[in-house]
Amino acid sequence: MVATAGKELRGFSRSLPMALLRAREAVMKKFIPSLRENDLSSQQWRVIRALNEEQGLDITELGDRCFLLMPSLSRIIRNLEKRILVTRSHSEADNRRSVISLTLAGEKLFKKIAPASVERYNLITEKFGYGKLELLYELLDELIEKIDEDQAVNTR
Amino acid sequence: MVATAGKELRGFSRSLPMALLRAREAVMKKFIPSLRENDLSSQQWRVIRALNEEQGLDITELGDRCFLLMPSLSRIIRNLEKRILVTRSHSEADNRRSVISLTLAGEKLFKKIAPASVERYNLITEKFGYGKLELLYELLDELIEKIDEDQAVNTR
DNA sequence: ATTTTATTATTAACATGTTATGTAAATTGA
DNA sequence: TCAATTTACATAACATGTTAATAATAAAAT
Repeated sequence: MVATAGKELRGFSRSLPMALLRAREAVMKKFIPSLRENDLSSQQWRVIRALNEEQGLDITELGDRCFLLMPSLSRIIRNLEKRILVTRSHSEADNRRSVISLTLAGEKLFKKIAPASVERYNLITEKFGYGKLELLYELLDELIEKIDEDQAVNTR
Repeated sequence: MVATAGKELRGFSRSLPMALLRAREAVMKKFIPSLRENDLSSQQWRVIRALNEEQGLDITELGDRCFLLMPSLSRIIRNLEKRILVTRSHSEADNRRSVISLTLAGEKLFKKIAPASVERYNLITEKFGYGKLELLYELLDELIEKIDEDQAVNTR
């Protein structure tokens, strides 16, 4: 039987936002335990990963890359700073900017956790299938693209 | 060029959890404004939708259907109760259970908001394509299924 | 019948999501 | 130059996410 597309709200536990939320939660369930063992939230881990890819990012850039809003990021960095996993310095060129970097302890923690994350990701890829996973990425990207271009039209 | 599957962590702003998060946020951006106009969070709206589909659910069942944890749900219901959008009564058969229903005001609010949600969902379906959307649902379901069956194995 | 265990729900405590507001520094424009 | 605007960041306030602890009731076990 075909879903009730275009007529009424989908049986709501199968709505698009819910389907995306469930999928995300299912995936995260695989990654979170190894983070919790190291007292990291998934958001804190995102920040550490971003800084591992490139040191010395300002908070706005970090927010873009980690998909975090600035108020959250502000608190997260304060927390990581307290635990001496990151350091904050001030931009010479622009005194508004904070520049964030991993400390040695932060880099060490990244290296400790990363292998387990890679392993779990590979396990998902294997179970689900590489081709399907790539297809899923493409569909998600296209969905975002289509919605955002629509957004642009409605925002004029 | 092919992604770095099976070697290291994906360029992390393109990781699977991030892709799912971004997609969900993109979708929600279309629905949230009409909810905010009526002072509802997306979670509160989920509860109202679930109760519109079936009245008199207990909190555990509501949590399953809305994909909310009980502590969140506890607060959400307290809030909606205060605004007289839902009512709580007690199960005769089991004194531990609260039974939640929409009030008339709650039903009225649902009827007020639902059309706009349907419209926005149809717009997304149209933009993205019905076939692709169905394919996306299937992939997400299958992803969850594969991950959860793996979870079962690891939990033994 | 009484102890034990499981279930339902709440509360506490802390991190994050989200909107609004504030502040300082940079940029733009007249 | 200097007033107006924009940008980068922080804080406030409240809702939610998440784990742990607690209380009350129900069900199971002995």
